[in-house]
Amino acid sequence: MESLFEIIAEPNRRAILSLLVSSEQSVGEIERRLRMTQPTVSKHLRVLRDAGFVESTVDAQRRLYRLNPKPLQEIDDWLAQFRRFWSAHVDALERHLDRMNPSTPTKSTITKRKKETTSRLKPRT
Amino acid sequence: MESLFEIIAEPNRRAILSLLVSSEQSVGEIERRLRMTQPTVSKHLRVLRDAGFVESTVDAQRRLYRLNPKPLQEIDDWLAQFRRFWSAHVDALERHLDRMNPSTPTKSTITKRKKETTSRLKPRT
DNA sequence: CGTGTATATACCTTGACACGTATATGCCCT
DNA sequence: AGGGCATATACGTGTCAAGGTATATACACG
Repeated sequence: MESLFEIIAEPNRRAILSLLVSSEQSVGEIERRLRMTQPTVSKHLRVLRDAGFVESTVDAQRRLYRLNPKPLQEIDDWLAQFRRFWSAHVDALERHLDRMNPSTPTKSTITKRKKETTSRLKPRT
Repeated sequence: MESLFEIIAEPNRRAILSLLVSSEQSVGEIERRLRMTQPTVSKHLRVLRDAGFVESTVDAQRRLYRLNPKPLQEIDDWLAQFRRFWSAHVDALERHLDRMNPSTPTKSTITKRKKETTSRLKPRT
């Protein structure tokens, strides 16, 4: 489990992180709210903690887990290099239209002799 | 390959995306610059294209791939929920937590009997 | 102390995916 | 038409991670 990106690739882990946004939670609370088995929760929390996404506090037999934003911030930093692709060129209106209708022609309908091949090639049989 | 997060969990795919930030590239260019074998590049590009991270244009025998920011934007949107943890000042965060969960210990509610255990438990052997 | 509760870990199985090699497809040029 | 280049896909293989079941550890309380 090397990179931060692999950590958040797991849906359950993302769910845990989202849950912890509101407030710190015990393992049992996470287990109940996310409908996961206890060992699964513990194991994911272990991974999250080792990667620095969460920190834990002991409260009697319980462990309270809370968010630690730093790794998420690093991911945010990685995303920064792409941010100009939607914050600089495209204005908010266009973005909205693109979101509603993916085939909205913005500025990409220019290259003439090049054929769009985002669609699949035909099967060879 | 369900989620966008799994797509960017792969280091080579992230490298490809980063490379495409500068300009569109052919498969061969990516292959050379990132020192990957050609089938590997093609397969990653296939995944990226299916997920909408890139689009391709045919230019003779070559395919030129360019970035499509939309999926990255979605990831950015997911990160938004955590952004207040590092962009907002502590006061606002504390107030929010107090509203969500009155029992959240902030600077009232002194945590007396809780021990920090971000460190590992000692092995039982 | 012994029992119940809360959490962590061990072990096993299974499935997914990344890579390499080999091959297919498609296009250009002479 | 045929050869060569650029790219895509098929197939086999190894690795790794996620989940389940069982068990270990730790704490509280009678």
